[in-house]
Amino acid sequence: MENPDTPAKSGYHHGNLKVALIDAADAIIREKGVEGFSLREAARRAGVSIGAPAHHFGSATGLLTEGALLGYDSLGAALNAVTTSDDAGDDLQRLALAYVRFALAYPGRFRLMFRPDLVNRDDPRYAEASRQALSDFANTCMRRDPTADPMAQIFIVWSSIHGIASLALDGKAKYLFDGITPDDFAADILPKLLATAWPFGGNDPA
Amino acid sequence: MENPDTPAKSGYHHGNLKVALIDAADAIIREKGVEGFSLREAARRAGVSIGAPAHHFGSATGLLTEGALLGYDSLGAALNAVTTSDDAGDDLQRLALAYVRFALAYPGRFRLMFRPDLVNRDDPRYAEASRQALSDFANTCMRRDPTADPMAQIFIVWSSIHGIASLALDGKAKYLFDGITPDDFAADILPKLLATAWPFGGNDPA
DNA sequence: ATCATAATCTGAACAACGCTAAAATGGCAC
DNA sequence: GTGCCATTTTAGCGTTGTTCAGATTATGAT
Repeated sequence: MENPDTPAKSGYHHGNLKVALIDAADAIIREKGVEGFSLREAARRAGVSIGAPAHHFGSATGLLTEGALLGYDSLGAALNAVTTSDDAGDDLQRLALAYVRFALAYPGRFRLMFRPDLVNRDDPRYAEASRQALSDFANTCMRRDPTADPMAQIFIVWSSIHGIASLALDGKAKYLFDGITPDDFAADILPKLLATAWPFGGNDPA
Repeated sequence: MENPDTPAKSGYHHGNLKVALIDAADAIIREKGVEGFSLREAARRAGVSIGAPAHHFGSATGLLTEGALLGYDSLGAALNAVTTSDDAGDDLQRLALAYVRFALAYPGRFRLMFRPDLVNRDDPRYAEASRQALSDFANTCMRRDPTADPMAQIFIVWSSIHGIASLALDGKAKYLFDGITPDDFAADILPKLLATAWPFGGNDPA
């Protein structure tokens, strides 16, 4: 997960501070969650003074925005990795599974991606990264039901998946399926849920 | 929204500080969002010193937990207020509309309710408040399809609604239905969406 | 009524945070 | 070599949550 092309911090100038800070931020968020992040600790981990990040990112939001972009990239990659078939309903089911599993595997990244107060959404790369991450997803939706209004369909299906991921991540599943762990949920409950109760898995939407 | 039984702060002892602080917290969150909240400002607004809240709530989390409970109460009230019929699908649709509109009308409260880092979820009142708020909702789900696995059905439907609310609140709808405002979304787009594309609105789930 | 005890609130302290601006440093083009 | 300029440091400001000793008031027993 770390960036390999690090020309070693030699003396005063770090040489690769920008990516080093992004890596540090990602690591902190992975270890301690979004709330555990601080700009000062990122600087500390990169072996640099507390004022250094400001030059590259302006503010904490600037650095976290990079983290969110990284999150969208990895989500997009996770969705790209699902095997496709000629049954769009099955594909959608697998995409949903991958989406939720991503959220449970990288809770910090996932939460960061949807925290408007922590990321700069005016950054044009943000809209692009978001669009790109969900492209497979949007395509499969339209492949499943070409007659439906595309935006409405995508929004509804995405909402459903995103809701499952959010509630599962917040441990709400634990209340309903009592005492279940996130791992069990992702491995056992969720696939069954998507196969039976989820209304977007079948081939024919009508 | 304010608690009426305030016996006026006379001198050293406030007399009703606990509810005054909860009111202040709720007001701050309404005005500036969850991120704009600070324990010190709540104390300031209640006209009390910065150390006072600790006695009643222990920590900032303690006070915010009260805010979240208040949020669940008001969400439950909003859901209780929807008119019911003998068509469970229609009822579910109205409940969904109310849920999303609540999120858009009280974004601060809604966000707080689902911020595990800010509320103490070990508080037994939390689980109870959550259960109570969604009871109408769970009942209508089971009325709509008594044959389905209750927990699975409730989780899936709740997820869908919660996902819509979350994405709408985060402004994601703006990307898909471009340039739409939250008010327009709640008033125009959302009802149509629920009536047409939403799979849980119809009477017969099969 | 008096008084001890418990509840409540103050005020100062501490460590950590984000942000800013002036200074220091060193790589790089010329 | 010599400036220029990006980069990094350092110091400082204002803010935050938490803790704690002490001040103040309410309460309840005698």
